[in-house]
Amino acid sequence: MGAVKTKRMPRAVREQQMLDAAVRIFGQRGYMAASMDEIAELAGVSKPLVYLYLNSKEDLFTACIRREATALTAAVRAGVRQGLPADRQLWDGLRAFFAHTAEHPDGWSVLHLQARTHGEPFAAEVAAMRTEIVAFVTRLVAVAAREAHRDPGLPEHEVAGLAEALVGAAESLAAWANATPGVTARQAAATLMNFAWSGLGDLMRGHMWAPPADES
Amino acid sequence: MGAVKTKRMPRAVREQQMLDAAVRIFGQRGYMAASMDEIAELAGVSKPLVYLYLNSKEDLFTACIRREATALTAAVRAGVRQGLPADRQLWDGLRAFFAHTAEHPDGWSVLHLQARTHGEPFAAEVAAMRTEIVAFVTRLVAVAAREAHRDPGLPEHEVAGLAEALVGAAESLAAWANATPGVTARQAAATLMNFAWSGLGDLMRGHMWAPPADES
Amino acid sequence: MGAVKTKRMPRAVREQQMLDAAVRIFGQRGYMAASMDEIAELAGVSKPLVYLYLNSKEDLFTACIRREATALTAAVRAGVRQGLPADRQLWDGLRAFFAHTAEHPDGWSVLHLQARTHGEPFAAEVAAMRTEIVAFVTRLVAVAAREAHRDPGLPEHEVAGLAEALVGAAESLAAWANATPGVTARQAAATLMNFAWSGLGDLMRGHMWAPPADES
Amino acid sequence: MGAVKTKRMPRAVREQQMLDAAVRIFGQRGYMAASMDEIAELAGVSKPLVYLYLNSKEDLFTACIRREATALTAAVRAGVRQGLPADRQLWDGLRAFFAHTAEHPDGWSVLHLQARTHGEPFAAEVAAMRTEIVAFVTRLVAVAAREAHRDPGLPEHEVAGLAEALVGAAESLAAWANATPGVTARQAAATLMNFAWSGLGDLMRGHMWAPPADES
DNA sequence: AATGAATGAGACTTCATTCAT
DNA sequence: AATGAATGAAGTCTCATTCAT
Repeated sequence: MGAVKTKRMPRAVREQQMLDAAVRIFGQRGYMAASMDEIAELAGVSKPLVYLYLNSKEDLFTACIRREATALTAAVRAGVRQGLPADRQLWDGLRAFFAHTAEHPDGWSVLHLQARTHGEPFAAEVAAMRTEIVAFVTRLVAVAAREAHRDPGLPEHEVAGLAEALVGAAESLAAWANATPGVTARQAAATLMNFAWSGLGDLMRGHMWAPPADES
Repeated sequence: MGAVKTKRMPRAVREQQMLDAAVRIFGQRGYMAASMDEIAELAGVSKPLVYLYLNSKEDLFTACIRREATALTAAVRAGVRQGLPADRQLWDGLRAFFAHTAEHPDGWSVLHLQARTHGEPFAAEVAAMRTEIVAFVTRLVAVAAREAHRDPGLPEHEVAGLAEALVGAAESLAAWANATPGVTARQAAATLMNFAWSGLGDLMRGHMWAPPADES
Repeated sequence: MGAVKTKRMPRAVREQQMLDAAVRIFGQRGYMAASMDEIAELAGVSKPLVYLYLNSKEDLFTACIRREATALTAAVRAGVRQGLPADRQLWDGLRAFFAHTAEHPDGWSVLHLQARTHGEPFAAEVAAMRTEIVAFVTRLVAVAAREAHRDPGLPEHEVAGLAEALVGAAESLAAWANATPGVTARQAAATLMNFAWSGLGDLMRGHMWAPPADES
Repeated sequence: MGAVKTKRMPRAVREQQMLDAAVRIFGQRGYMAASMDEIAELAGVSKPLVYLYLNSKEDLFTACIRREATALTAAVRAGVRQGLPADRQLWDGLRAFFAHTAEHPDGWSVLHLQARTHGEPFAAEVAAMRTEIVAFVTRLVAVAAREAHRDPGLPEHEVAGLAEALVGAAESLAAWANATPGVTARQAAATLMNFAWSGLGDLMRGHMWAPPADES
């Protein structure tokens, strides 16, 4: 079963097949446990061809990260339409995010788990994607604050912190939804939206929770 | 020269030294990249002794997970006093959680990253700990609901998702606080508490955010 | 961009380009370390073409040896004019030899180092050249002997040994002159000539150095 | 045939067995063509043990060079007694040199051919040995000049050049003697001694050969 | 005349694990 | 209680070589 062993394909096509296989293996086994043998076999080619096209295990992994990161940010961007109210934009973005991670669980595993588990060549690659998504959320939170006519209700770094928290929560939830049978991506998105939007709304209305004074 | 070679220690002590070393190496390198050689050297013993006491790499890793999970749940339990108001209990629990993980980063890495990145023998081990923490949060939510004279009304898996989101948000915030000058870890924790508590409170008061009706 | 890709050249020309590239790579990297990939790239052609024209790595190396050996003996022959006194012929021959090897260091490396370092297919190829050079020196010695009105009296293998010693001495001197400021290559050649000619002359006049009698 | 598979030997012994095998394989096949598999098999151990003790192919090769170089210089030093006339010292040194290289042809191949054929980590290792031998010969030539009461007959750099030439000649002759059946080490030594001593004697008596004036 | 696509075989190296003391 | 000596298995990567156009 699997890929029919079609021969003599143009390079670009073969490269994509290899990346498909690599994402799957890396996502399931992890970077170290993945073997180039297995990847090559799943791609339906011989190992030397993988090396010819993608240089090394490290480069192959980097290429996977880059491709998956690009695809994910593109999916989120495509899911959102500017001009709509902030909560609607957030909801659309979250849905796109969770839908994409649910459809590409191995890709998300590569980005969220595997790339972070290993050293510097890879972490930086993911950081770029994350920065972009955080910036998107930050903008949304700011818009929401403006819509609530509460400038300058939230100091700038508070907004940034909330965006970070939101993205982190989404990332974790996506992995959890993928790993937990019976939880659909949409449910996870709704839970988060609910949670986040209520919290944000409260904050913007000035209902801050104050830490107790008596601490060691 | 180098580590003083204290010999003939009782077995229990030696085992702890080995686990210390193993947690450190596993936490930093990951399960696959960690080598028994390095662990034995860091523990100051020969490799056969590690095998004599801990059987295999897999068993050693399992022992690490178990020890670190126990330590973490104990720390959280110790940080919370029952009888206080729910928000205070949550705040105390969060503080204990983050204090412990900050003090034992390798242990936390083992639990949160490494154990999840690899197959079934290990994931089950972490599940136990996760269950306990979720139970703690669930209880808090129940307490809060009682305080608000309301039926908690949150299904079990919703609570699990919230716990997951909370941890993800916290990790994100911790990393962000670490990388952003002018933001202390405690401020970040307060932001998180704020965010979470408001959201939870709203949810329990029945203020649910409603997804828009027009969807594909 | 890069090397101009002149296509459709007549076979003879292409072959020379390939041999040029091969001699350079073989001379610098050695037979085993040289890769057909690198040779093809330096020659500006694709690998299959190299195989089409030169069959195999072994055949390619043999062709290199043959070409370089022929060139070297031709250069020496061209540098010497018969009829001149023997010492003048030797001096001219040495100069031609060193001029050629200095101008074609990779070729000389192929002949002198690489070909000897590997087994039988190649050593035989060099032997032919060596035979010719030894014959040249032998003839010179004979001429010198005639000039001195003496029977040369040097057995064949003695001459071969002297030739070997001469080449070794010359190589050593060349490297030394190269590394020592204030010593030109020509001075080194003169020193060698001096050394060699005196020794040869003495030998032919029958002034043999006698090993001491008391030996174990 | 060969090494009986004796097990559990002390490390120092095993290391020597490995070096023995490595020198033989490296000397016969060359650095690149030698395979660690073959070396391990000839040494009668498994490959991992070779790596455990000697780290890498490169380190193993370096260790070979170092051991053989030390052995060779020691043999030459042991063959010479100071206080004897210079020609006697030279003769003894040459005999020791040729005897050693004849008894250890693979070692000599490693030093003379293989180490020079490959890049910088190794060439430096041989250079040290060579420097020591050249210094020894330089001293001898100077002593000979003094004995001939011809100070300052030979300028300093001329002495150095002659020593270089002598050593180079000896090196080449040794390899040639090893590779040529029917030529004993002692014959080679005598030929070189004859050649060199006569030349040196002539030079020191002022009989210099003058290059012809008419050159391009 | 020339090449892009592809691979079988084998190299170096590392690792978890055991044996004998 | 503890270790020096040793290895089978597997991993990444390279290379000479061929096929189909």
